[in-house]
Amino acid sequence: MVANRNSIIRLSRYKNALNRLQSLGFVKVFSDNLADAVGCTASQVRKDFSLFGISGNKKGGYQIDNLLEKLQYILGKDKIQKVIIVGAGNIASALMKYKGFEKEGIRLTAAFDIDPSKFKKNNEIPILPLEELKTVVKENQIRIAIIAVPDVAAQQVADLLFEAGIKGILNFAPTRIKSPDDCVVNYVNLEHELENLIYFVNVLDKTKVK
Amino acid sequence: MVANRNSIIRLSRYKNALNRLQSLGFVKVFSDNLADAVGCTASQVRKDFSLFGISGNKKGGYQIDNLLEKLQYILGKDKIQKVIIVGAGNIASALMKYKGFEKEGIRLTAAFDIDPSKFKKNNEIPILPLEELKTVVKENQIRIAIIAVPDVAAQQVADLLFEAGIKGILNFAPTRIKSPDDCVVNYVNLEHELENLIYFVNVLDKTKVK
DNA sequence: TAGATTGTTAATCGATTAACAATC
DNA sequence: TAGATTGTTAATCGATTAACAATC
Repeated sequence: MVANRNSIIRLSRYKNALNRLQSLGFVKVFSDNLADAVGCTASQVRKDFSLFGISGNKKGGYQIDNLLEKLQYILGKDKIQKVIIVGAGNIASALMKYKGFEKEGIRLTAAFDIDPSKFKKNNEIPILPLEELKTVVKENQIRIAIIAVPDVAAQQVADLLFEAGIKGILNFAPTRIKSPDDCVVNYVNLEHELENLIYFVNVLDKTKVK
Repeated sequence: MVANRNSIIRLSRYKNALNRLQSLGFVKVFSDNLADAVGCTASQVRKDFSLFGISGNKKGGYQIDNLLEKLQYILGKDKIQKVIIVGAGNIASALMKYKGFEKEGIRLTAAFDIDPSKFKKNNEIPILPLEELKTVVKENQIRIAIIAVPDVAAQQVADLLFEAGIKGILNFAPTRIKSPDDCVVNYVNLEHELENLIYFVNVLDKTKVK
């Protein structure tokens, strides 16, 4: 087996849980505790760790500080990760106001738009014309971007991003994006998440009478 | 096999693709076209449909209007789905401004907060005191809620929601929520999505030299 | 009819879980 | 030592894909 989306998402969850445990003063942790914390099995936890060559003590579990360090390294916390946003709408504005990214080493560097009325060159996170995207990406060697533009513009924006050297995209637009082989696209579709919820709530509702 | 998260998410994607095709004037579609549109195999498409008893014509593919109707019904589009938000912060404000939900039959009915300075009883989507949550949920028979409160408050809010009769939660807080058996919780964690992207971009980067 | 597409079954693939030897 | 926990292998489970008979 090789690392896949789910296993990496679990690593992020372990990391979060470990941060919490650490701030509560805990020093070591067992696979069982972590499983509880993130909602999987202890087997899963040990399997995930073994996949990344992370080992604990046969009886003493895992040292939290040591484990955290390794997870953080795997997840790229050894350096500041710069990210740009394309589309300065509602989502972008929520993301830019959110204070939590910075303490996880994720820095929103700039946002871009085509609408001049949105430009704010002097903001802490500046909102710049789309024309400047390529320069900013290259100068800062940015590899990650968030697409938060309307549906119809998404592919076009993505192509621009790939051309500028972006390798990973988090796409909020409800459009599948065609991407080069050496690039990754992850999707966030809140409408689909809600539809999913609606479906399962309906099903559970009907199952009730059994 | 029985419907699982992935198959339902795919139904949402088929629906989106069909809407697009319909607005372009297409009348029928083959499993192959849909597979292309959403990025899966034609087998997958036919399998998904057969799971829900949706059938096409042995040679003529699927009638778009007919197919859309069935998918929409499965996804709860036969009635307006009312949703509330708890926590009137950045995410809530982005969601409330977003115009796309309404045309998919998803109505954000109200938001709730504990901070009186946030209350806006006369907004189109009112922001109300948390104390009123239970009443609003019961009066409107709302079953779906979005949690957009800080980490530490999430479980507490969730318990309140379950007590009020909420059956499905979309949770933006980075906390696993303990829920009754007859309730569903879906998670959106943008930080984890970005960490995921960072990991795979790094891996692809290292693989390049092969 | 010939060709193309569905619907479904069987095969494959991959991820999760169980089990247990190693060992602290 | 005895008991508990890891690390890993094998078994299971479930989802995806391939294949193909049915048929329009």
